[in-house]
Amino acid sequence: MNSEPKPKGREAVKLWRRKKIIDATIEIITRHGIAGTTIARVVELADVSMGLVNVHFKSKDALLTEVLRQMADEYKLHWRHKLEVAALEPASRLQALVLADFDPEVLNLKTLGIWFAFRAQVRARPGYLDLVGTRESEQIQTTVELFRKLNRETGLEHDAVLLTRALSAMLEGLWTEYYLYPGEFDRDGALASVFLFLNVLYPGRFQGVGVK
Amino acid sequence: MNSEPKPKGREAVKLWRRKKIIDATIEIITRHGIAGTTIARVVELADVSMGLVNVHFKSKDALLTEVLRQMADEYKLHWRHKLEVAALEPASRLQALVLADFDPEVLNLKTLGIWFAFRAQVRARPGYLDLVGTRESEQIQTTVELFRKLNRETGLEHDAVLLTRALSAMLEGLWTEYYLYPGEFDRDGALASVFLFLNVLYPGRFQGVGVK
Amino acid sequence: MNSEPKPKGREAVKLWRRKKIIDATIEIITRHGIAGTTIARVVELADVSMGLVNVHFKSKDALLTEVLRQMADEYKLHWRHKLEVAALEPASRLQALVLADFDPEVLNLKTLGIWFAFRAQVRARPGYLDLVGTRESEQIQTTVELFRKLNRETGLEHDAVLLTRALSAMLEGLWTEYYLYPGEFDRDGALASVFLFLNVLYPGRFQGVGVK
Amino acid sequence: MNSEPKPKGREAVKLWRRKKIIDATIEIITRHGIAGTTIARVVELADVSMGLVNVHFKSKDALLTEVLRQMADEYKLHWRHKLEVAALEPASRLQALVLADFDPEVLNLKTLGIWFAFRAQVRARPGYLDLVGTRESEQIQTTVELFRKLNRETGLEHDAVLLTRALSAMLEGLWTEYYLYPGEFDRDGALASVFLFLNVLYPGRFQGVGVK
DNA sequence: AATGAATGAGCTTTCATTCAT
DNA sequence: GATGAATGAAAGCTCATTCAT
Repeated sequence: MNSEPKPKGREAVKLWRRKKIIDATIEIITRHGIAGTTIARVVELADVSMGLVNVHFKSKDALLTEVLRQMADEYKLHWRHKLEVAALEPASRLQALVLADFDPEVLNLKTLGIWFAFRAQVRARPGYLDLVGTRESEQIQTTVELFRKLNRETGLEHDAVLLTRALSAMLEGLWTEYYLYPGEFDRDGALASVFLFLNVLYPGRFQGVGVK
Repeated sequence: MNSEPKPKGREAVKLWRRKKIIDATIEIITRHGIAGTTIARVVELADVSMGLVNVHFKSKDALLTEVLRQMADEYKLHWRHKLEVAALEPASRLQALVLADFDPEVLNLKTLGIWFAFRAQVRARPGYLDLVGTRESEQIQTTVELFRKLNRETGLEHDAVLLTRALSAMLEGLWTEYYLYPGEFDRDGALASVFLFLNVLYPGRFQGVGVK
Repeated sequence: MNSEPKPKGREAVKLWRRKKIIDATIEIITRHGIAGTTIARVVELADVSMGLVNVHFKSKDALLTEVLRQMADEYKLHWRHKLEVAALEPASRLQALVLADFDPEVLNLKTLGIWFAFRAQVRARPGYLDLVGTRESEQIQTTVELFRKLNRETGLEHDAVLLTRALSAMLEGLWTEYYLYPGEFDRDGALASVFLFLNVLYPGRFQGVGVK
Repeated sequence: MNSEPKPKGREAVKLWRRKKIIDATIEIITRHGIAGTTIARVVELADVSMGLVNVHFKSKDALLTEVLRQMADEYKLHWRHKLEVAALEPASRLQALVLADFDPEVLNLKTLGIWFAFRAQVRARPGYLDLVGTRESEQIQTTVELFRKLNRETGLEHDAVLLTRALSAMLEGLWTEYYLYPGEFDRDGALASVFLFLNVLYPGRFQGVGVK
């Protein structure tokens, strides 16, 4: 655990400990799954006392939900940021969206471990659904718009909704591949698959990107 | 639980009860996830005694593995069968493979519930990996071959391995979509997405299939 | 398990199976202790069905008691026989009694395993006491008489009751030694210890016996 | 259960409860044997919650081993102390060793109950052997030395090793007698037996000790 | 007479949560 | 605010016993 040094000030220490608990929880879920995530393991890794979890979070459940919410927020901020700094042409923006999903900040064992762990709980706890959904609707909407713009630019008439669905599914599927076989996963090859698809759809628009 | 009537004969009753336990386990995993799957819940649903699980299966763990193995076997048999009864042209065979993954026998809440539940355990129990992998290698190999044949037939030179990866990911992603939003999932639209992709790659070869 | 061949005749087979259960029980108690003696283990070793134990013996408890009773009977018959075939002089008879306790028919892992296993249950089940006592009163009485005769013969005036107690205790203690360290136990040395004691008491009467 | 009053102070209460569990375990083993020793019985007698056993001791097994180890330690400390405060002549020291084994602190129902209970497990759990052996080697060695000194003093040439073995066995056997018949056991008579033996070996050296 | 599938009470152990310090 | 000893419900598992075959 790479923990930051203990800060000074009462409130600061409190927040610092809270963060330690959340980070430890993420690590433990990644290693042992949700079923294997016990308060005892979390507090040992976070190096805090047993009772502190129930001081900061009302219950174990609340802690888990908090962890998930944080993950979801980070993901959202991440792709939005990547979009902000991207160029204005639709192809560049779409490319940015795709690349965002393969950025190590997102595509790493911890993030995906949490993601898949909570997804497995969706049927039992429908409340999680909003947080673990396949790409939130804002992102979907953005993608549809980009395909529409691409159509307009190129004069092609692909069904933007269907394309969005296909692209989202592909990204989702490649995440799954990474989650299951993190050791063998080949990021460039995965990107090549995606851009092969986009290149065939809009010839020339994604040339040279993601080519192995 | 829609249970078959109690059969006659000692051995038959034994097998019938064994099956009741497996079916109940599947149902409980689907409803409550693996973490929420307790022997107590299983035996109540199966309407057998607590001890029977350990009579038929050595342990709870063995029961879960058995359930998963059975699921994996059924999936394999299913797509092989669909391939056997398909026509000989590569496009038809590929189409059969895709359709197989959307057949209600595979794409249903129980099957996918089990699938995703066990996947979430992969990091904690690596032994599961072989049974929950994204499409087994035999299926992958078959798909690569079909793309190669399509290339030969059409004179196109798409990278068969990349295409296979893209297709597999898309199917995987659409399963995820179904798993998360079973109520809203639109099977025809999903198929349309896939065949839009294939049609763009091999124009005319998948015409009229999966079109909404 | 060295089992005799299956005999013919309904009643004979019944008794044969009954014996197989008892022999298996002895073996299992020796190996696993009473706590580790389960019906499942017994029937597996005896190669009979689960239910048969409760057919032949009312309960597991009754089986254990039966095993112990049999052991106690065999022990009694054994020393009585050794006494019968011994010469008439008191020293020879006493010597016979001592040697009887070191005869492999008595001093072996199975017999002592059972003995000590049941003794450990005495507080919990006082009923066992009569069967596992340190040397039954008949044997004690016989020994006291022999010491008295030896006194009369030799003109010595040792307290026969105290001597009997001392001798019994020594034999008991040597059994304990054998039970705890069967591999290292040295039968001749043990006998030498006992006869050293007797020789000092009655000089010349046990000369050359048990000398290492 | 004669329990000491609840002390004050967090750590003190913790130790007090820990001790209550150990004491209760000893009592339960004495009453019901190891097979009949359940956590439920122990915690009821100790008047603590079920989970506390696994808080203080990792498992039931660890608790039992702890109890046994403690018993063994106390025994060792006891005879060493008795030897320390004894006079220097070999006869006095030997006498002290014998008397130590009949001291109520050692020769009582609880201590012997534990002793015999664990011995019955030796075949099934060889690890216990070191803790339940018949007199540890240090004690054996001490005894051999004392007999040698007695030989030197008296000019006699008894085999010191054989004598040690005989004496140890006798003490062991008398313990067995006490364990089986605690109500009828006559401590003075038992001592008289032992010293009769020693007196015959070394006339005059143990005069007047243990005489009824 | 003999079987062995099935039962269910009772076992040890785990672990989220509480609360006196 | 933070601690961690203690709780006790609930878990998986064992196994003597029953009884339809």
